[in-house]
Amino acid sequence: MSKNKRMDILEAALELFAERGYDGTTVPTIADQAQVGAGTIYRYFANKEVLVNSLFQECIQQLTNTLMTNVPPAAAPIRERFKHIFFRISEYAGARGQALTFIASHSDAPFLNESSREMFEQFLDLIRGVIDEGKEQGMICPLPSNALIAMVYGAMVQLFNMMKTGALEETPGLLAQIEECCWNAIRVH
Amino acid sequence: MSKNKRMDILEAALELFAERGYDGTTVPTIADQAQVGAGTIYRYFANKEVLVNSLFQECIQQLTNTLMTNVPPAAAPIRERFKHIFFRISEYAGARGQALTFIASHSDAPFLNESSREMFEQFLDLIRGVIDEGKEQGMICPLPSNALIAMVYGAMVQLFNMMKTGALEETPGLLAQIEECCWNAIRVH
Amino acid sequence: MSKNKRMDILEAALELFAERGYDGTTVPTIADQAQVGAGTIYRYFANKEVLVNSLFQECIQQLTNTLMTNVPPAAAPIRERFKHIFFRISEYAGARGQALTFIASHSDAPFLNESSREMFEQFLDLIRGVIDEGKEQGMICPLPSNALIAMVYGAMVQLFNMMKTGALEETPGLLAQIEECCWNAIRVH
Amino acid sequence: MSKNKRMDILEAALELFAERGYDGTTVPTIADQAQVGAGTIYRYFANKEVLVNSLFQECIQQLTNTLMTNVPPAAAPIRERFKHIFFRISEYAGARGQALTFIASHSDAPFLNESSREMFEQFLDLIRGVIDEGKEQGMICPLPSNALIAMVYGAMVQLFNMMKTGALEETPGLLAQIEECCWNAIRVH
DNA sequence: AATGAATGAGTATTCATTCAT
DNA sequence: TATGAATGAATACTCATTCAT
Repeated sequence: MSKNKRMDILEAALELFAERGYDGTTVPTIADQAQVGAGTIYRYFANKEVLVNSLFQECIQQLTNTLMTNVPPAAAPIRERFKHIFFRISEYAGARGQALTFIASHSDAPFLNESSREMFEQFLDLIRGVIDEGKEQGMICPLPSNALIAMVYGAMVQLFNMMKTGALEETPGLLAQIEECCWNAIRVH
Repeated sequence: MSKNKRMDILEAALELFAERGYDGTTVPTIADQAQVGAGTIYRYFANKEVLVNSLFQECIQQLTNTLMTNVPPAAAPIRERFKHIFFRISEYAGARGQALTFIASHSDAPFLNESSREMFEQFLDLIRGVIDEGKEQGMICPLPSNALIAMVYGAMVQLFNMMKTGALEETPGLLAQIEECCWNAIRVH
Repeated sequence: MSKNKRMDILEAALELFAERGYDGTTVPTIADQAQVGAGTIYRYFANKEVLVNSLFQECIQQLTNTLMTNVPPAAAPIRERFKHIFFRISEYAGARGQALTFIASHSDAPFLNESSREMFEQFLDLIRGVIDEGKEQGMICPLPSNALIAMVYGAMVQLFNMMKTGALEETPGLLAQIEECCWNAIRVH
Repeated sequence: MSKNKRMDILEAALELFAERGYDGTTVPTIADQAQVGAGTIYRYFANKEVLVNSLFQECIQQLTNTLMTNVPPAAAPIRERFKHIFFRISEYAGARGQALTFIASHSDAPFLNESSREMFEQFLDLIRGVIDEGKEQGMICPLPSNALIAMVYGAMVQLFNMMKTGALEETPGLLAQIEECCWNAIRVH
């Protein structure tokens, strides 16, 4: 028996939402997966929408926290700061099951509330910060930040997605090489 | 009044599936958007699942057709062949409303049938072909093809998504620069 | 097969609400009684609350219409005007199954909307009009109008309720005698 | 902290049942109002139905007891015996919150058991006794007893209901005048 | 061929009741 | 004895699909 049913529910929802999407997942299915009664879910979340938003925000929070751990000093080389972002996101993707897939496939969803959208933007801002600084230093291409973010974030999402599904095997050194690729995509040549 | 109701239905479904996803879209909503009766949809598609699969396959087919137009000769430089892929996909993304978003957000969906999955793989194979050739020629990084595809494809999906939502404005020359970036991501330095 | 499913649903709801009350009646039960599918109810009424309010307002409207038929001239003797009210309500109670019971048992319900409450007040105002006029003419006791209404209306509701349940048999002449009693209750002696 | 949780529960249930009805009241709501845990209710009452029946019977018992207090001798004038009934019921309505409203709105409910129905009939019999005696003495109209009871009881229920909701203000002397009206309704003229 | 009203299986949510603490 | 978290059956409501017109 689990100590914390709220966490069981969130964990079950994460897995199912990542696999079938919010609308493709029924509440009883979540309850089954979490090994709780259907009614129990409503003791912790007012309704299904509150549940996704809670989950989304919790995931973004964890990802943000991960990104804020062992942050290189602001004076550190952009290259190093970029590496930090890449490997921290990668670390989170590895640590928390399907969280990145869930975030990526739901971050535009119409049922996300203002708060969820804001937190997601704040997460992107962490990447934007490094990219903007890199542009100022002339290290990163002078393209719109959103374009640069899209490339790096889009690549990473697709990559970790493939690793989860098994389409891509994580071998030693692969991540470092991919990080190099992502950096090459946006750096000034 | 439209000549071809089947196309009206597919067009309506494309827009709605891209925005709200398959499970978040009701058949009557598609009918409304297509300006046909709900029952009419079932004259053209046996059920909702057949509809998505038809739409998915039609989109992939169009995208594939676009990719097969004005193909550079197999002997052409890899750089040129990569450009062709990038700009053809880009062309398709611009031409057909939300098609790329729809494809990207549904290509892992559990309701896609064998045929749909196969066609999607064949589409990826077109990219894989150039990448593998590039690797053989020593022009492209010797990483797993799926990793390279993920980066290029993931970046493009995210990019065109942002352009649709307005988060990124398409200015003259931007596309060419982004293409350069994508190439830089995977080329040997 | 019925021409008008909306009416079937209202009729079924009337009977069930009168017998078991709004909260004691399930929507599927109404559907069964009306011989329609459960979903059909929602084609005609947005939800259960809209259904009760529609029914309530329709009943009040019919009752009001009945009260407005063959109205004695304003100059007619109060006694005659009182009789008109009594016998019209009585007529309605006899004509429309459980309508009066339904109205009486739901007119204070928390789910009635503003419009329903207003219409009920307007119905009471029809009684109030005669009573106030009677008080001015010195024919009816100088008590608060609401007290006089309560007595007459309360007595009638209880009476017709008993007739529906069979606790009181309607014999020739009985109604006229009861009307006399009600009049005696409020007239000046 | 209360001495008697059972009474707290009954008191809470009385108020809520009177306001929203049995089916419109949830057990946890009763528990909240009574300031006890939801489970506690089941220590005192086997289930919700047993709870209403207990409450109903308790109320009827109290009302009956009130009616049996200071009863005029059987030989007393009918007028006096009628007054006793009216003022005792009135006294009870004033003393015990919403008891009369609760009784009136639930006395036909399908969930009342045989015993509850019997006790309610016994209560009505107390009124019937005076009315029948009055009819024999030629003081009260020779109408079916149920009709006479309906008028008097129906009027009183409506009256006290209005007083509770504030639609009718209780002023000195008003009750006596209303009693007179009720008597006038059924007496021989 | 086209429609949209009708259906009922399926989904989100509530609530009487239980039971571990 | 008292609690309130947990349950799952029951309820309101939705939606893919059918079919009479």
